[in-house]
Amino acid sequence: MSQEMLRGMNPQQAEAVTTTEGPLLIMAGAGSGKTRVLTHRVAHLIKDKNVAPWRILAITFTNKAAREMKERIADLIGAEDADRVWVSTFHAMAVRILRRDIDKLGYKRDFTIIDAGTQRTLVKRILKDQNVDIEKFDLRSVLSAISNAKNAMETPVDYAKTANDLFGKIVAKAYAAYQKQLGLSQSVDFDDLIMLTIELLEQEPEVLQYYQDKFQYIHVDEYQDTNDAQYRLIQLLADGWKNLAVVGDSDQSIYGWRGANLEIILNFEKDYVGAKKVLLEQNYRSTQTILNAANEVIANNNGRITKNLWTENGDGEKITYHRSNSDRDEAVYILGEIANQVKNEKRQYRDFAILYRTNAQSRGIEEALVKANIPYTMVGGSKFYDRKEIRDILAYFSLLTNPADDESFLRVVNEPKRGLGDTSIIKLRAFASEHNWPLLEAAANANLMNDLQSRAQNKFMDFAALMQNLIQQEQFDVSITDLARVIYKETNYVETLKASPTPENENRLENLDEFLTVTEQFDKNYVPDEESVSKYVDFMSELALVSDIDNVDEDDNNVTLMTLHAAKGLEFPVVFLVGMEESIFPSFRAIIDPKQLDEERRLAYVGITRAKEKLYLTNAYTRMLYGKMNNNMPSRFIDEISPKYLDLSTVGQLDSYRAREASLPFAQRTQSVTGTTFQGRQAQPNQRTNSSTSRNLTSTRQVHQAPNNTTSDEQSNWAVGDLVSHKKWGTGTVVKVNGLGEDMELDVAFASQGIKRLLAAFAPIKKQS
DNA sequence: TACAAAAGAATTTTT
DNA sequence: TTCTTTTGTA
Repeated sequence: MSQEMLRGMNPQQAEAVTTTEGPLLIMAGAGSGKTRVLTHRVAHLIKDKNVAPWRILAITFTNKAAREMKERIADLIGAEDADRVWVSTFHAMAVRILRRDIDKLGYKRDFTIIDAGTQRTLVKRILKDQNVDIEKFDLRSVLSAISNAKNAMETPVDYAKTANDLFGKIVAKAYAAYQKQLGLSQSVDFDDLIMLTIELLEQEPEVLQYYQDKFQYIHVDEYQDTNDAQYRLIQLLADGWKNLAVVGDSDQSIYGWRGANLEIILNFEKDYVGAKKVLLEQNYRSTQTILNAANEVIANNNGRITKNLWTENGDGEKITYHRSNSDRDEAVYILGEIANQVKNEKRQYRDFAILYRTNAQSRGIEEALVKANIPYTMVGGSKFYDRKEIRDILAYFSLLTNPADDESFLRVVNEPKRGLGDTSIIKLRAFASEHNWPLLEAAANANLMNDLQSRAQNKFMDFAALMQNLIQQEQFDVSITDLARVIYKETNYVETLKASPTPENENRLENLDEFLTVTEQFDKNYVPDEESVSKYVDFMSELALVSDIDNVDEDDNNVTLMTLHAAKGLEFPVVFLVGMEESIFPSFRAIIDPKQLDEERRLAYVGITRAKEKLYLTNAYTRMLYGKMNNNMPSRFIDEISPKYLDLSTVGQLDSYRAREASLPFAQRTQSVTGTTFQGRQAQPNQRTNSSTSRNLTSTRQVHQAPNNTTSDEQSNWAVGDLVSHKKWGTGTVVKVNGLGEDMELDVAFASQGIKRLLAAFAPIKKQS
């Protein structure tokens, strides 16, 4: 045994690395070095145990994690061996398995993977076709019902058997039609990737045999976030050698809404008799203060396995809690701290992460960062591959590799405009289903349609000919980049954009250029693996499975903005958890459901434990969200941390902080608020105690409801007909008064602006007599 | 059929 | 608020 693999490891880590045979459960607390354990374990198998690299499988949660793990294995044993280890996500692994053998299930090997957006459009169309009232049956609940069915490995037929109520029956019908359409267009969705792989392994003994034999050692990271289907898949694969090592932390399970089943990790020892369990409790990442806070918060969860994270790092700084007047001020506070630490404490921008519960929260922070000239990278939000022009081009690609792909056909047949509107397309769809043809084939035979004008027939046939022409390009094995260029040109896509050079179109053209760098990258690095069907198909699969987090470049010296979910597995010297407010975090949806609330708390645990040296918790009295003002109480998760770990000095400074805003009419109100800040809260244990059950959570606004008499009469008593003088817009007339108190909104008719809706408390207005 | 205007919806997290 | 979808008109 080479000691090299164990250098610097604690006894538990070493045990996890060297326990190679049989089932192994590694319960790894946050920051306990689990990636290190996994990579060293793989290296140990190859170097010390002479296991062939291709006999090792390692499943990660994201592509980025897979890439990093591969790199780290390569650092240990060299790239040549590391490249032969299967390190991938569940979905990427499923694609590889299916590309090889999916024809046994009646699909073609060059099947298309559809994204969530396409899935949505398709189900929506199906519901419409079936005359289902989308008002009554929310599209999203239908989608998630279908997804749940797939995760439970229920076919449409299975599902129909158990569906009793109206909603169930509607889903059953939609699910059946959806699967049928997917089959016709040779497409699979994300859930299918897993479900079909299971089906393949269960139905085809020799395929199962092949993989069971091949994968002698299996590793699954983030095991707490596996769902039932993934569990089954692993079970099938591991049944051969039974050398299954899973790593996870039940306190970091945050994907329950996506079907992740916490029971799976909790039951591991029952499922795999004789399993060995290793606990990694020493944390190498954070200060003791941060860990204490994390431990305190998570201790409020029900039915968890208690564990005790500890560290040899010192106590470090206290956690700063800061409550601002508004979300805007919150952002200003954050960037002030960042600017200050960069200037005075030799921090770099890349040391900071700002984590929020929902993507919608990012906007205000982003704007503030731009104004302060602080460089940042935002993960998630609007994605490059979600842009219309990119998806259009990808739909062309998809239609080329899979001419049966009706979804893509519908997307691009009239994009750019070819004079093929709804009416013609409805007729074509009827014609296609009559002959059981894909739409492209129907279009090629449009001359046989007798209910369509010959003008439209010709247009369809022209389009089919164009696609035929492009498909031939593929046969010349041109590069992806060249094919993209041909598509840009031959479809007139670029030309059409250039013809009307609006700023929007210019931006689209830039994005299309940007897309070419993606294709160039792919062309440069492409190496087919043994399951490859064609490089075009591989290109499409790769794009279907990438996510935003995969493209984060740590070398940039930028502040990172992302959701808490996206932050899983990452660490930063300084972390801001922002929007720590009831009904934001925890989310209003979770507040009423104990199970969901536990998951929110795990999310808080994940967030807190991302911080290495310094943690900030921030929130705001008023927050603009989706165009509405909100007043939320501080998050209960803040209450769950002992004050002794918190630095509340800036809460105390709030008054002086606010003094700067004294010019606002709002300022008078803030004085009455001071009594109910953090300190005020502690003085009233009845109102906010540490028992998370007995709290009145609905009264989020009583905390600082401004007594009307503290605001001047002028600002609280508005009536229709009042004359208003506005700083910028001059004189206007109140035409409507909405709401009360600080939320009062006025519709004011200005001669110069027309009718504007203003917040009485905020707008720079005065009553004119 | 295509575009502009107006109305409406949706706001949790993503492989 | 912002994005998407529907509606109405040329």
